Amino acid sequence: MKIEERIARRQRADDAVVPEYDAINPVVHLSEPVGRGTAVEQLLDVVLPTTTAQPTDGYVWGPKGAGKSAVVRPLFEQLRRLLGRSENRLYTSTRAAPAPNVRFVYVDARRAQSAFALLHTVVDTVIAESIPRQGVGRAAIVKRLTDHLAGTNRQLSVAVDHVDEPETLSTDAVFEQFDAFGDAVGCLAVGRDAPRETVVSNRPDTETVHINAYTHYSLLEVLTSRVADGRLRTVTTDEQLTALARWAEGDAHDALAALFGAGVTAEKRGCDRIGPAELATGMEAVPQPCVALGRVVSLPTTRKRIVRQLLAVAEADRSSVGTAADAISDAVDLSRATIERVLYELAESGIIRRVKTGETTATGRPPSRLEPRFPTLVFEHLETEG
DNA sequence: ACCTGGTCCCGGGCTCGGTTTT
DNA sequence: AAAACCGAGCCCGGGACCAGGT
Repeated sequence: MKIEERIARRQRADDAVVPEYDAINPVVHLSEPVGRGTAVEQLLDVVLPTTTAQPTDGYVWGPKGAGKSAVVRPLFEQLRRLLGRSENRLYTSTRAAPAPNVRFVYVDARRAQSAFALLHTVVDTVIAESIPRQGVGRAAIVKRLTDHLAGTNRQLSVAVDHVDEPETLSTDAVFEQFDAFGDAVGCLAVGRDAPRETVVSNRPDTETVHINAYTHYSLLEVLTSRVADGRLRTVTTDEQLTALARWAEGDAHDALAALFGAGVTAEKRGCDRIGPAELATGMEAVPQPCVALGRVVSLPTTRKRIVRQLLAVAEADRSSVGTAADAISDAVDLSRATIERVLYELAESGIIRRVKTGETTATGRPPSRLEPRFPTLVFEHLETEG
Protein backbone atom coordinates (compact mmCIF):
# COMPACT_ATOMS: atom_id res chain seq x y z
CA MET A 1 0.00 0.00 0.00
CA LYS A 2 1.24 3.43 -0.90
CA ILE A 3 1.96 5.98 1.77
CA GLU A 4 -0.52 8.27 0.13
CA GLU A 5 -3.23 5.67 0.55
CA ARG A 6 -2.29 5.10 4.15
CA ILE A 7 -2.53 8.80 4.88
CA ALA A 8 -5.85 9.01 3.11
CA ARG A 9 -7.14 6.10 5.13
CA ARG A 10 -6.08 7.75 8.34
CA GLN A 11 -7.86 10.91 7.35
CA ARG A 12 -10.98 9.00 6.50
CA ALA A 13 -10.83 7.24 9.84
CA ASP A 14 -10.31 10.50 11.67
CA ASP A 15 -13.21 11.92 9.77
CA ALA A 16 -15.50 9.09 10.65
CA VAL A 17 -18.32 9.72 13.06
CA VAL A 18 -17.17 6.72 15.08
CA PRO A 19 -13.43 6.15 14.60
CA GLU A 20 -13.34 3.36 17.18
CA TYR A 21 -16.48 1.28 17.25
CA ASP A 22 -15.00 -1.05 19.85
CA ALA A 23 -15.08 1.76 22.39
CA ILE A 24 -18.87 1.82 22.32
CA ASN A 25 -19.39 -1.85 21.60
CA PRO A 26 -21.50 -3.35 24.38
CA VAL A 27 -19.75 -6.70 24.11
CA VAL A 28 -16.27 -5.20 24.41
CA HIS A 29 -15.04 -4.15 27.83
CA LEU A 30 -12.50 -1.58 28.88
CA SER A 31 -9.29 -2.80 30.49
CA GLU A 32 -10.11 -0.56 33.47
CA PRO A 33 -13.72 -0.60 34.60
CA VAL A 34 -15.20 2.81 35.40
CA GLY A 35 -16.66 3.56 38.81
CA ARG A 36 -16.61 0.02 40.17
CA GLY A 37 -13.91 0.25 42.79
CA THR A 38 -15.90 -1.35 45.60
CA ALA A 39 -16.92 -4.29 43.42
CA VAL A 40 -13.28 -4.90 42.54
CA GLU A 41 -12.33 -4.87 46.21
CA GLN A 42 -15.12 -7.30 47.10
CA LEU A 43 -14.07 -9.62 44.30
CA LEU A 44 -10.46 -9.52 45.41
CA ASP A 45 -11.60 -10.55 48.88
CA VAL A 46 -13.07 -13.68 47.34
CA VAL A 47 -10.50 -14.49 44.71
CA LEU A 48 -7.34 -13.39 46.43
CA PRO A 49 -7.92 -13.82 50.15
CA THR A 50 -4.97 -12.97 52.34
CA THR A 51 -6.09 -15.21 55.18
CA THR A 52 -6.63 -18.55 53.48
CA ALA A 53 -4.39 -20.25 50.98
CA GLN A 54 -7.16 -21.89 49.01
CA PRO A 55 -9.07 -20.13 46.27
CA THR A 56 -12.67 -19.73 47.43
CA ASP A 57 -15.85 -20.34 45.50
CA GLY A 58 -17.93 -17.30 44.74
CA TYR A 59 -21.04 -16.05 43.06
CA VAL A 60 -21.40 -12.63 41.49
CA TRP A 61 -24.85 -11.43 40.68
CA GLY A 62 -26.67 -8.38 39.46
CA PRO A 63 -28.98 -7.20 36.67
CA LYS A 64 -28.13 -7.06 32.99
CA GLY A 65 -25.86 -4.21 32.03
CA ALA A 66 -24.69 -3.58 35.59
CA GLY A 67 -21.08 -4.18 34.65
CA LYS A 68 -20.57 -7.69 36.02
CA SER A 69 -18.53 -8.80 33.01
CA ALA A 70 -16.99 -5.37 32.73
CA VAL A 71 -15.46 -5.90 36.18
CA VAL A 72 -14.79 -9.64 36.30
CA ARG A 73 -13.17 -9.98 32.90
CA PRO A 74 -10.48 -7.29 33.22
CA LEU A 75 -9.91 -8.31 36.83
CA PHE A 76 -9.08 -11.86 35.83
CA GLU A 77 -6.98 -10.64 32.91
CA GLN A 78 -4.86 -8.59 35.28
CA LEU A 79 -4.61 -11.38 37.85
CA ARG A 80 -3.47 -13.76 35.16
CA ARG A 81 -0.91 -11.29 33.93
CA LEU A 82 0.42 -10.28 37.32
CA LEU A 83 0.30 -13.56 39.22
CA GLY A 84 -0.03 -16.23 36.59
CA ARG A 85 3.60 -16.63 35.70
CA SER A 86 4.69 -17.95 39.06
CA GLU A 87 5.22 -21.27 37.26
CA ASN A 88 8.56 -19.91 36.27
CA ARG A 89 9.51 -18.63 39.67
CA LEU A 90 12.11 -21.07 40.88
CA TYR A 91 12.29 -22.11 44.46
CA THR A 92 15.06 -24.63 44.05
CA SER A 93 17.21 -23.41 46.92
CA THR A 94 14.66 -24.39 49.49
CA ARG A 95 11.96 -26.75 48.52
CA ALA A 96 10.03 -26.23 51.71
CA ALA A 97 6.58 -24.68 51.49
CA PRO A 98 6.50 -23.22 48.03
CA ALA A 99 4.06 -20.39 47.53
CA PRO A 100 0.72 -21.58 46.23
CA ASN A 101 0.85 -21.71 42.52
CA VAL A 102 -2.51 -20.28 41.53
CA ARG A 103 -3.56 -19.53 38.00
CA PHE A 104 -6.53 -17.44 36.93
CA VAL A 105 -8.81 -18.35 34.08
CA TYR A 106 -11.79 -16.43 32.71
CA VAL A 107 -14.35 -18.44 30.76
CA ASP A 108 -17.38 -17.03 28.97
CA ALA A 109 -20.07 -19.70 29.34
CA ARG A 110 -21.59 -18.39 26.12
CA ARG A 111 -18.53 -19.62 24.31
CA ALA A 112 -18.34 -22.88 26.25
CA GLN A 113 -21.92 -24.01 26.48
CA SER A 114 -21.52 -27.61 27.62
CA ALA A 115 -19.78 -29.16 30.57
CA PHE A 116 -17.30 -30.67 28.16
CA ALA A 117 -16.62 -27.34 26.48
CA LEU A 118 -16.13 -25.62 29.84
CA LEU A 119 -13.61 -28.15 31.04
CA HIS A 120 -11.94 -28.12 27.68
CA THR A 121 -11.37 -24.38 27.62
CA VAL A 122 -10.03 -24.44 31.15
CA VAL A 123 -7.61 -27.27 30.44
CA ASP A 124 -6.62 -25.75 27.13
CA THR A 125 -5.63 -22.44 28.71
CA VAL A 126 -3.86 -24.04 31.64
CA ILE A 127 -1.91 -26.76 29.88
CA ALA A 128 0.73 -25.81 27.39
CA GLU A 129 0.22 -28.50 24.77
CA SER A 130 -3.03 -28.25 22.85
CA ILE A 131 -5.64 -30.81 23.67
CA PRO A 132 -8.16 -32.29 21.23
CA ARG A 133 -11.61 -30.77 20.96
CA GLN A 134 -13.18 -33.81 19.38
CA GLY A 135 -12.83 -37.53 19.56
CA VAL A 136 -11.86 -37.62 23.18
CA GLY A 137 -14.19 -38.19 26.04
CA ARG A 138 -14.92 -35.93 28.95
CA ALA A 139 -13.15 -38.34 31.28
CA ALA A 140 -9.87 -37.86 29.43
CA ILE A 141 -10.09 -34.10 29.86
CA VAL A 142 -10.78 -34.45 33.56
CA LYS A 143 -7.78 -36.72 33.94
CA ARG A 144 -5.52 -34.24 32.20
CA LEU A 145 -6.54 -31.53 34.61
CA THR A 146 -6.26 -33.81 37.64
CA ASP A 147 -2.76 -34.85 36.64
CA HIS A 148 -1.78 -31.26 36.09
CA LEU A 149 -3.07 -30.12 39.45
CA ALA A 150 -1.48 -33.05 41.22
CA GLY A 151 1.89 -31.50 40.44
CA THR A 152 3.47 -28.97 42.74
CA ASN A 153 0.80 -27.37 44.85
CA ARG A 154 -0.99 -26.08 41.78
CA GLN A 155 -4.25 -24.23 42.18
CA LEU A 156 -6.79 -22.74 39.88
CA SER A 157 -9.26 -19.92 40.11
CA VAL A 158 -11.85 -20.04 37.35
CA ALA A 159 -14.38 -17.32 36.61
CA VAL A 160 -17.36 -18.54 34.62
CA ASP A 161 -19.34 -15.66 33.21
CA HIS A 162 -22.98 -15.66 32.03
CA VAL A 163 -24.30 -18.73 33.83
CA ASP A 164 -28.01 -19.63 33.93
CA GLU A 165 -28.86 -18.19 30.53
CA PRO A 166 -31.04 -20.22 28.15
CA GLU A 167 -28.01 -21.27 26.13
CA THR A 168 -25.54 -21.67 28.97
CA LEU A 169 -24.87 -24.00 31.86
CA SER A 170 -26.64 -23.56 35.17
CA THR A 171 -24.78 -22.38 38.26
CA ASP A 172 -25.35 -25.84 39.61
CA ALA A 173 -23.73 -27.54 36.64
CA VAL A 174 -20.79 -25.15 36.68
CA PHE A 175 -19.91 -25.68 40.34
CA GLU A 176 -20.38 -29.39 39.85
CA GLN A 177 -17.68 -29.47 37.18
CA PHE A 178 -15.06 -28.26 39.61
CA ASP A 179 -16.22 -29.91 42.83
CA ALA A 180 -14.35 -33.06 41.89
CA PHE A 181 -11.05 -31.20 42.14
CA GLY A 182 -11.65 -30.21 45.72
CA ASP A 183 -9.74 -27.27 47.15
CA ALA A 184 -7.40 -27.09 44.20
CA VAL A 185 -9.96 -25.27 42.08
CA GLY A 186 -12.01 -22.26 43.10
CA CYS A 187 -14.91 -21.24 40.94
CA LEU A 188 -16.45 -17.81 40.58
CA ALA A 189 -19.79 -17.99 38.78
CA VAL A 190 -21.32 -14.83 37.36
CA GLY A 191 -25.07 -14.66 36.83
CA ARG A 192 -28.17 -12.55 37.25
CA ASP A 193 -30.33 -14.49 39.67
CA ALA A 194 -30.31 -13.77 43.37
CA PRO A 195 -28.28 -16.37 45.29
CA ARG A 196 -31.33 -17.76 47.05
CA GLU A 197 -32.83 -18.67 43.69
CA THR A 198 -29.83 -20.73 42.69
CA VAL A 199 -27.87 -23.61 44.07
CA VAL A 200 -25.65 -21.10 45.86
CA SER A 201 -28.03 -21.08 48.82
CA ASN A 202 -27.06 -24.69 49.51
CA ARG A 203 -23.37 -23.92 49.48
CA PRO A 204 -22.49 -22.12 52.70
CA ASP A 205 -18.85 -21.72 51.73
CA THR A 206 -19.66 -19.76 48.62
CA GLU A 207 -19.08 -16.04 48.97
CA THR A 208 -21.52 -13.80 47.16
CA VAL A 209 -20.92 -10.41 45.64
CA HIS A 210 -23.82 -8.26 44.57
CA ILE A 211 -23.38 -5.70 41.81
CA ASN A 212 -26.19 -3.18 41.61
CA ALA A 213 -27.36 -1.49 38.44
CA TYR A 214 -25.46 1.68 37.64
CA THR A 215 -26.83 4.83 39.15
CA HIS A 216 -27.73 7.55 36.69
CA TYR A 217 -24.54 9.41 37.50
CA SER A 218 -22.21 6.42 37.26
CA LEU A 219 -23.72 5.33 33.96
CA LEU A 220 -23.16 8.82 32.66
CA GLU A 221 -19.55 8.49 33.73
CA VAL A 222 -19.23 5.21 31.84
CA LEU A 223 -20.72 6.73 28.71
CA THR A 224 -18.56 9.83 28.87
CA SER A 225 -15.38 7.82 29.17
CA ARG A 226 -16.40 5.48 26.37
CA VAL A 227 -17.30 8.37 24.10
CA ALA A 228 -13.90 9.91 24.75
CA ASP A 229 -12.14 6.61 24.05
CA GLY A 230 -13.93 6.19 20.78
CA ARG A 231 -13.23 9.80 19.78
CA LEU A 232 -16.90 9.84 19.02
CA ARG A 233 -18.31 12.79 17.17
CA THR A 234 -21.46 13.54 18.97
CA VAL A 235 -23.35 16.69 19.68
CA THR A 236 -21.37 19.01 21.91
CA THR A 237 -23.78 19.20 24.81
CA ASP A 238 -23.86 16.52 27.45
CA GLU A 239 -27.60 16.78 27.34
CA GLN A 240 -28.00 13.90 24.95
CA LEU A 241 -25.79 11.58 26.94
CA THR A 242 -27.81 12.47 29.99
CA ALA A 243 -31.01 11.68 28.16
CA LEU A 244 -29.51 8.41 26.94
CA ALA A 245 -28.44 7.44 30.43
CA ARG A 246 -31.88 8.22 31.77
CA TRP A 247 -33.53 6.21 29.01
CA ALA A 248 -31.31 3.21 29.71
CA GLU A 249 -32.19 3.22 33.41
CA GLY A 250 -28.81 2.07 34.61
CA ASP A 251 -28.27 -0.55 31.93
CA ALA A 252 -24.91 0.10 30.31
CA HIS A 253 -25.51 -2.57 27.70
CA ASP A 254 -28.62 -0.88 26.36
CA ALA A 255 -27.09 2.59 26.52
CA LEU A 256 -23.99 1.55 24.59
CA ALA A 257 -26.05 -0.42 22.09
CA ALA A 258 -28.19 2.64 21.39
CA LEU A 259 -25.11 4.81 21.02
CA PHE A 260 -23.57 2.29 18.67
CA GLY A 261 -26.75 2.19 16.64
CA ALA A 262 -26.77 5.97 16.52
CA GLY A 263 -23.22 5.96 15.19
CA VAL A 264 -24.07 3.46 12.48
CA THR A 265 -27.11 5.52 11.53
CA ALA A 266 -25.18 8.78 11.37
CA GLU A 267 -22.67 7.21 9.03
CA LYS A 268 -25.40 5.71 6.90
CA ARG A 269 -27.10 9.09 6.61
CA GLY A 270 -23.87 10.87 5.85
CA CYS A 271 -24.04 13.10 8.90
CA ASP A 272 -20.77 14.45 10.22
CA ARG A 273 -21.82 13.79 13.81
CA ILE A 274 -24.45 12.06 15.88
CA GLY A 275 -27.49 14.27 16.38
CA PRO A 276 -30.75 13.85 18.27
CA ALA A 277 -32.43 12.17 15.30
CA GLU A 278 -29.72 9.53 15.03
CA LEU A 279 -29.76 8.91 18.74
CA ALA A 280 -33.50 8.38 18.58
CA THR A 281 -33.06 5.83 15.79
CA GLY A 282 -30.34 4.15 17.80
CA MET A 283 -32.63 3.82 20.80
CA GLU A 284 -35.46 2.49 18.65
CA ALA A 285 -33.18 -0.30 17.49
CA VAL A 286 -32.77 -1.46 21.09
CA PRO A 287 -36.06 -3.11 22.02
CA GLN A 288 -37.25 -3.05 25.60
CA PRO A 289 -36.76 -5.44 27.24
CA CYS A 290 -33.62 -6.36 25.37
CA VAL A 291 -31.58 -9.53 25.31
CA ALA A 292 -27.81 -9.20 25.74
CA LEU A 293 -26.11 -8.83 22.40
CA GLY A 294 -23.40 -11.23 23.50
CA ARG A 295 -25.92 -14.04 23.49
CA VAL A 296 -26.82 -13.40 19.87
CA VAL A 297 -23.24 -12.91 18.76
CA SER A 298 -22.12 -16.23 20.22
CA LEU A 299 -24.85 -18.23 18.50
CA PRO A 300 -23.63 -20.96 16.12
CA THR A 301 -22.89 -19.58 12.66
CA THR A 302 -25.92 -20.97 10.89
CA ARG A 303 -28.22 -19.61 13.56
CA LYS A 304 -26.66 -16.20 13.19
CA ARG A 305 -27.19 -16.44 9.46
CA ILE A 306 -30.86 -17.17 10.06
CA VAL A 307 -31.15 -14.24 12.45
CA ARG A 308 -29.49 -11.94 9.95
CA GLN A 309 -31.80 -13.04 7.17
CA LEU A 310 -34.78 -12.54 9.44
CA LEU A 311 -33.75 -8.90 9.78
CA ALA A 312 -33.28 -8.61 6.03
CA VAL A 313 -36.67 -10.07 5.20
CA ALA A 314 -39.57 -7.71 4.45
CA GLU A 315 -41.81 -6.75 7.36
CA ALA A 316 -44.78 -8.56 5.79
CA ASP A 317 -42.85 -11.82 5.62
CA ARG A 318 -42.30 -11.71 9.36
CA SER A 319 -46.00 -11.91 10.05
CA SER A 320 -45.83 -15.62 10.75
CA VAL A 321 -43.18 -18.17 11.60
CA GLY A 322 -44.06 -20.19 8.51
CA THR A 323 -43.78 -17.33 6.01
CA ALA A 324 -40.60 -16.10 7.66
CA ALA A 325 -39.10 -19.57 7.28
CA ASP A 326 -40.14 -19.58 3.63
CA ALA A 327 -38.56 -16.20 2.96
CA ILE A 328 -35.35 -17.08 4.77
CA SER A 329 -34.98 -20.41 3.01
CA ASP A 330 -34.50 -18.49 -0.25
CA ALA A 331 -31.34 -16.93 1.12
CA VAL A 332 -29.99 -19.67 3.36
CA ASP A 333 -28.94 -23.12 2.30
CA LEU A 334 -31.00 -24.94 4.90
CA SER A 335 -34.27 -26.78 4.69
CA ARG A 336 -37.43 -24.86 5.41
CA ALA A 337 -38.28 -27.22 8.27
CA THR A 338 -34.94 -26.62 9.94
CA ILE A 339 -35.26 -22.86 9.64
CA GLU A 340 -38.71 -23.00 11.14
CA ARG A 341 -37.45 -25.14 13.99
CA VAL A 342 -34.60 -22.74 14.66
CA LEU A 343 -36.98 -19.79 14.69
CA TYR A 344 -39.07 -21.50 17.32
CA GLU A 345 -35.99 -22.21 19.39
CA LEU A 346 -34.78 -18.62 19.12
CA ALA A 347 -38.22 -17.49 20.25
CA GLU A 348 -38.16 -19.85 23.17
CA SER A 349 -34.86 -18.49 24.39
CA GLY A 350 -36.09 -14.92 24.03
CA ILE A 351 -33.81 -13.75 21.25
CA ILE A 352 -36.81 -13.17 19.05
CA ARG A 353 -40.37 -12.80 20.21
CA ARG A 354 -43.59 -14.19 18.86
CA VAL A 355 -46.34 -11.63 19.05
CA LYS A 356 -49.92 -12.74 18.69
CA THR A 357 -51.58 -10.91 15.87
CA GLY A 358 -55.24 -10.09 16.17
CA GLU A 359 -55.97 -11.55 12.74
CA THR A 360 -58.44 -14.39 13.11
CA THR A 361 -59.89 -14.21 9.64
CA ALA A 362 -58.69 -17.60 8.43
CA THR A 363 -59.42 -20.95 9.97
CA GLY A 364 -57.00 -22.62 12.31
CA ARG A 365 -54.65 -21.19 14.88
CA PRO A 366 -53.68 -17.60 14.09
CA PRO A 367 -50.01 -16.93 13.25
CA SER A 368 -47.69 -14.88 15.39
CA ARG A 369 -45.50 -12.07 14.16
CA LEU A 370 -41.77 -12.28 14.82
CA GLU A 371 -39.82 -9.39 16.26
CA PRO A 372 -36.18 -9.20 17.29
CA ARG A 373 -35.42 -8.64 20.96
CA PHE A 374 -31.78 -7.64 20.61
CA PRO A 375 -29.97 -4.51 19.36
CA THR A 376 -30.52 -4.94 15.65
CA LEU A 377 -28.31 -2.19 14.27
CA VAL A 378 -25.33 -3.30 16.34
CA PHE A 379 -25.83 -6.93 15.38
CA GLU A 380 -26.08 -6.10 11.68
CA HIS A 381 -22.99 -3.95 11.83
CA LEU A 382 -20.93 -6.57 13.66
CA GLU A 383 -22.09 -9.33 11.35
CA THR A 384 -21.43 -7.56 8.08
CA GLU A 385 -18.21 -5.79 9.02
CA GLY A 386 -16.76 -8.51 11.19
C1' DA B 1 7.75 -48.44 12.59
C1' DC B 2 3.94 -47.77 9.87
C1' DC B 3 -0.67 -48.40 7.90
C1' DT B 4 -5.73 -49.53 8.45
C1' DG B 5 -10.24 -50.53 9.90
C1' DG B 6 -13.23 -50.41 13.92
C1' DT B 7 -15.14 -47.84 17.65
C1' DC B 8 -16.14 -44.15 20.35
C1' DC B 9 -16.56 -38.91 21.21
C1' DC B 10 -18.84 -34.20 20.74
C1' DG B 11 -21.61 -30.83 18.54
C1' DG B 12 -24.73 -29.20 15.43
C1' DG B 13 -27.79 -30.10 11.36
C1' DC B 14 -32.03 -32.12 10.40
C1' DT B 15 -36.59 -34.43 10.65
C1' DC B 16 -40.88 -36.28 12.13
C1' DG B 17 -45.05 -36.84 14.08
C1' DG B 18 -47.72 -35.86 18.05
C1' DT B 19 -49.94 -31.95 20.79
C1' DT B 20 -52.00 -27.44 21.46
C1' DT B 21 -54.63 -23.64 20.19
C1' DT B 22 -58.03 -21.22 17.79
C1' DA C 1 -60.32 -29.01 11.23
C1' DA C 2 -56.41 -26.61 10.38
C1' DA C 3 -52.56 -24.32 11.42
C1' DA C 4 -49.04 -23.36 14.80
C1' DC C 5 -46.06 -25.38 17.85
C1' DC C 6 -42.30 -28.24 19.74
C1' DG C 7 -40.11 -32.65 22.10
C1' DA C 8 -36.90 -35.63 21.12
C1' DG C 9 -34.14 -38.46 18.60
C1' DC C 10 -31.45 -39.59 14.19
C1' DC C 11 -27.60 -38.54 11.47
C1' DC C 12 -23.20 -36.96 10.12
C1' DG C 13 -18.64 -34.64 10.06
C1' DG C 14 -14.43 -34.39 11.89
C1' DG C 15 -11.37 -36.50 15.17
C1' DA C 16 -8.88 -39.44 18.54
C1' DC C 17 -7.73 -43.80 20.25
C1' DC C 18 -6.88 -48.69 19.84
C1' DA C 19 -5.97 -52.85 18.22
C1' DG C 20 -4.12 -56.02 14.80
C1' DG C 21 -1.77 -56.75 10.55
C1' DT C 22 2.32 -55.96 7.49
